[in-house]
Amino acid sequence: MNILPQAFYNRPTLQVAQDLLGCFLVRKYPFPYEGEGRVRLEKFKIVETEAYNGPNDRASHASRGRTKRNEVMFGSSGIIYVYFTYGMHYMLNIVTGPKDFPAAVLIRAVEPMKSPLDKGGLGDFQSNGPAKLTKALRIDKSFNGLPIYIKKHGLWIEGRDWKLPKSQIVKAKRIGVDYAGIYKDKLWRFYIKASKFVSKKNRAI
DNA sequence: CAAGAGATCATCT
DNA sequence: GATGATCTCTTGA
Repeated sequence: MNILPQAFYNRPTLQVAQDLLGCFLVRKYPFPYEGEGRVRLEKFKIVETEAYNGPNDRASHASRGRTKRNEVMFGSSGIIYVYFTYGMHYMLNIVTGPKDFPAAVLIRAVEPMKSPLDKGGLGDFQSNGPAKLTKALRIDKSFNGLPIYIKKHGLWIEGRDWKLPKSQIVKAKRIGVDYAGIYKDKLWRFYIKASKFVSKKNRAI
């Protein structure tokens, strides 16, 4: 298991967002239904990401300065940023770049590695959208501020040992950021061309 | 298929 | 007091 180290995230956001495609988001959590003390280990391939890149990016929470909500974006890289929105949804981000440069990668869609036939597993849930995947993986605000580069908190990312050809990476406009001026047209959303698990609004380029 | 509305509330102004 | 890094359902062409 090659867990991605903190240094992986301490690079330009646009680079990290693309390099995360094809890597594996892993979730480990107690699953008492299988017996006392049992845990489940679920693995998902990351197939879609978005970059939120610095203080000038008007689509980013960080564009209006530091607040209580977005302060982890200003911290060191490899830290989980989870926020709550639309009164019901959690969004999973990983902070990137150096300290005091507010940037993060939003994980928008993952592909379950588990058999859909495995009833009771996370594979039974839809994970092709940023809110759907946090629901499927049981990720909420309690993860906000925790490091993703250690296994301790039951959520980490493992690298891939194969190369993802550049031709397989699609660059597209980010979703739901029409208010962001010229930044709404930045091609800062990335997804794996061949994946059937990309979020639904994947066609706009 | 596309467009619009409703859900629902923490966070920000 | 307004809004949103979303999703699902309904309506209508």
